[in-house]
Amino acid sequence: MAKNITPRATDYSKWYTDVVIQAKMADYSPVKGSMVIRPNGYAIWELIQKYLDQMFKDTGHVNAYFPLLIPESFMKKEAEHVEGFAPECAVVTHGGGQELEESLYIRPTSETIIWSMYKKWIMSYRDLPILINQWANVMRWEMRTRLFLRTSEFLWQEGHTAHATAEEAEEETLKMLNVYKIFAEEYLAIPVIAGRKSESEKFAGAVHTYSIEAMMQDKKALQAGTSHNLGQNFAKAFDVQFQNKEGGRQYVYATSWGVSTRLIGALIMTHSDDNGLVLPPKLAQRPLVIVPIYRKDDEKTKVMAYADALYRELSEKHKVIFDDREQYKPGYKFAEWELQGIPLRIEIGPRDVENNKVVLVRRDTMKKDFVDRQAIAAVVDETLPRMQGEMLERARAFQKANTHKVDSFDALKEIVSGDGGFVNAHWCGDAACETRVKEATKATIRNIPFDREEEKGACVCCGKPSEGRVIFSKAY
RNA sequence: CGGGGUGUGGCGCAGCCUGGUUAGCGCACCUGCCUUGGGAGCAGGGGGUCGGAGGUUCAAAUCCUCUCACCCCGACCA
Repeated sequence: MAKNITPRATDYSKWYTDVVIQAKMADYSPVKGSMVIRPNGYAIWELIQKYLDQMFKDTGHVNAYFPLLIPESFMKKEAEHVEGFAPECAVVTHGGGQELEESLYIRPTSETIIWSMYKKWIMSYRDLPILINQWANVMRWEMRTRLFLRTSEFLWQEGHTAHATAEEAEEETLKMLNVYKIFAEEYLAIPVIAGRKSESEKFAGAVHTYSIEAMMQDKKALQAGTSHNLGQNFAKAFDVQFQNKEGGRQYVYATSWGVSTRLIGALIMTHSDDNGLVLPPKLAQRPLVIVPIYRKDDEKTKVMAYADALYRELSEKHKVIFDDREQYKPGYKFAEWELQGIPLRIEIGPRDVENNKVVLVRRDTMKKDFVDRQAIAAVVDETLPRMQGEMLERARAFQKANTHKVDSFDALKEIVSGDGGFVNAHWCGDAACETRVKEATKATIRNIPFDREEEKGACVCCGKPSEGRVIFSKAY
């Protein structure tokens, strides 16, 4: 039905790109690997920012801004960090026509520059905690990029906190992961599994990394957010110490956490269909469109008056699109707004005026309902939140249906290389087993879920004792 | 870095092998008419020197040499 969009069943990856481009969310830029976020895409990012920013502030955080450029020497202070990030950094070597004394890295993440500043700001336990977030762009020189999911430059927020004790840092790390989980589920309508990353998958420089993992419609996993307990690694690298109540000196404990424009990719791949984007109502800046339908002039007069009155009424509470363009026929408009994911469409034609009704169409189910004119405002107010909830439940059911308990290596391999999905399997904790699975199946351990059952078992790979199941899956 | 491929109006392509009128088609765009309950139709119109450089030739989008860019697969990353 939709022109120009490859069906999911034909080529999922192509479908994704088609939706992004056709719905005018993003476009390729002249620079390889970087994209332009167009108004339709940026509107989603603005809402993500709005909601998350409030959630950060409600949990005691404040915003600040640190510079884009980081001295090379800073990047090299934390051993694991430099090893993890140096290969994928862009580096500025010239400025003002001169070669620089010291090269400047375009931030791939801001731990180093921020901790160089925290050193100046933290003297005493009275200066702690520091709970700072920043909204920024970062750059990672990825070899293979995809719109929203992995671009060289991307937008994100990064929280960087400093604490007096290890316990407090761990508490903060988990608290923010939970904020992400709530945000993903209640706003993006994306069910996620929160858990701890294995050693090999954790952030370069972290003690523990936690993540939320979502399942896309092709049953692959997408890491949707991470929260890191950095321990004293960065405090030691940048020599950030404070004096405690007892007068002793000790290193500060750190956390960092972030989500990025990748969430827009997650949103698309979780809910959208072969007709284009499907947005959960909370992520739609404009949740409603009104399409008038008429043939003759006298019909037009009546329909437009009727539609305009409704437009005014609904506009009191919602941002409504009134599509009164003359050059397009209704069918074209339907297709266009479906492509762009507008949650609710109201069609008004002569018959509706006659019967004192309107036609209401939900984007997620495509179901059409005839609604009494008097009731429409109330029905809209009731439908939007219901749609939000049903989208989450539908995604949750899909995730559940494609998650499999497995107790042998062969069974794991069969699922991963066959139908796909999440595999719940025992793992002994040994990185060697993790690597073996990855090499045999391309699946990695997504995380060790917090809410996993207490269950003794045998590692699916080596047979040694395991404390519980972890999630294996192919991932983006 | 290895393998494969592509560069021709905004987008998608044909033409190239076998050089030869004014470089063609679909979509999009503009104007008018006509239409409007699932992406209408007709007529008219604007827009490209064929990625770049050099060469062969009376003549090059087409043949030759060099060069640049991008895409796909792999490796890498997630």
